[in-house]
Amino acid sequence: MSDIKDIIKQTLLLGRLDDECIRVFADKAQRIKTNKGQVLFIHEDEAESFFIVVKGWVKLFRETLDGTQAVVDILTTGHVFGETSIFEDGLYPYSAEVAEKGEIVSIPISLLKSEIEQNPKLSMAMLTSMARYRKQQDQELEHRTIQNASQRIGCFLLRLADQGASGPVVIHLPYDKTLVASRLGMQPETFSRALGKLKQATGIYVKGATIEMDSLDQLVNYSCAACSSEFPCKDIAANTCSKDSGSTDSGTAKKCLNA
Amino acid sequence: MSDIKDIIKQTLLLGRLDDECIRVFADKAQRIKTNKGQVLFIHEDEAESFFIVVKGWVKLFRETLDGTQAVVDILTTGHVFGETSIFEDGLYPYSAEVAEKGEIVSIPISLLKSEIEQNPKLSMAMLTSMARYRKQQDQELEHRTIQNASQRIGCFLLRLADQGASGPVVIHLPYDKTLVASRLGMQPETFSRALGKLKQATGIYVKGATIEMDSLDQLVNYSCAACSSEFPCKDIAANTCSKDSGSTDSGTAKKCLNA
DNA sequence: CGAGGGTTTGAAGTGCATCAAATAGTGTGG
DNA sequence: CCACACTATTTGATGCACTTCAAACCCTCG
Repeated sequence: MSDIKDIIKQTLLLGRLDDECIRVFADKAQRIKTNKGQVLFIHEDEAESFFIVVKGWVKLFRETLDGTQAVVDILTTGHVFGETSIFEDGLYPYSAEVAEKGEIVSIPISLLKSEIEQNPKLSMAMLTSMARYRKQQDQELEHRTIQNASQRIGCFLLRLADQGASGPVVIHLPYDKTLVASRLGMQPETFSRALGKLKQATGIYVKGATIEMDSLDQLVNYSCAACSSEFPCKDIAANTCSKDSGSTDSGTAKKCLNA
Repeated sequence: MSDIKDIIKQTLLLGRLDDECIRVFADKAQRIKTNKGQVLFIHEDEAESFFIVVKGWVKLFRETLDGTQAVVDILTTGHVFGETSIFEDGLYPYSAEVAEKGEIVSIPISLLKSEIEQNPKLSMAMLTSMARYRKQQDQELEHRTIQNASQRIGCFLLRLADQGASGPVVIHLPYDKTLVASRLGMQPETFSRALGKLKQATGIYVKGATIEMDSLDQLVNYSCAACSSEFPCKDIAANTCSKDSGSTDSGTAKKCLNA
């Protein structure tokens, strides 16, 4: 069982703080086992905590009165959520539900709020993490506008893949096709059919949640034509703390002790 | 002719800084007249400046190689753009073009970058402004997922209106219908037809760019049903510095000297 | 083995896009 | 002040993409 501190160090938001500061968060943190379907909080609830995913998947979404829902994001290990409530009058800007059982860490939002006002390093980290999120959302919006269902699937697959690879590639869908569909803003049926079309158009091989292909080229041709970014678009694994993190090369917050 | 300092004070990003700090920005700022169609910068250009709209309208967008474009946002007086390039490896994350002639102020991005690392008040302001933008984008994505064309138009109108009004209301479209259409992610033809449908469904009266109705109720009924937010959703006039600004009630950055 | 959820397939409908053309509106020069 | 040129907007006709509803299939797990 990894230490809470190690978990915190995996996040983009808190990972680069000094050990001392991390301990402050770790001390108030709480580990929670999660089960599929469990609702963690509801859109516009008063926010008491923010969370880190340790294991499993968490779905963020909003829904209308009649139950129609729009998936905001689907997160896993190292991702942080609920933290932006401090800029939303203390209310959660979406609902959160466990999509696949696992574990999360909960930390009082009040702590984040007070720390962020005192610790410039933290507010810079929050900026970096919001900037990354923003970039991701901008791209998502663009894709919804410009790409059709099959292209969005192709793009999604490319973002799962190692974009450096030049030979054959195997990709595993990280969660239910139904969930992928909602993540991409389409119906499960549409997903199924669109994947079929993608298969035909690019010659990828699909077996359950596993997808194989001779190279990424076909996919790139098919999907990236309808995108404003050039191919190796190495998608920002939103919110986790990885080697290159697109921070302001300020030198301010550079040490990241991650796995 | 208003002073550059006054213009800066209208922005959410820089409006709350102390006079001294504002002067630092004002000193390096440059006023530029803009004409319709003028391209201010291109997606992924090296960012040298960020901008404030003084007058007129500026369209932010991205486009694919074949010219298909996705409008990111359309900005006017007091709005800031290009500033997030500091978190994007120094590249602009979208293209910017003048949609209606006016004036902008340009400020070296390097100045923002250095100031933001030194001035916690500024980094908090940047956080606030990014949070607000994020909220807006989240909502946009939700609307694209859940609302149909007519509902999106209705919602757009509601956000233009004084949501407190209880009696008759008159709304003016701020720019071309074609531009509104693109802002809402639809074709001009679709916009025209969808507006017709909206007219029928809600009894609003449309004459050119002017829209009148007995009360907002009809519109609220029609559009807000397909939205996760409750009605008086007083949309954050993104990026401008208004009375209530959804900042962390930190007390840190509270004085706003706006018009 | 059977239940239940995930996934696929079929058939039909809806909404938006597209192409083409008419109409309204705006600004210009005569 | 009018006619022309040009642009914005509307309207019509048609097609495609995605959704919806219904049912079958498949797979996993108790």
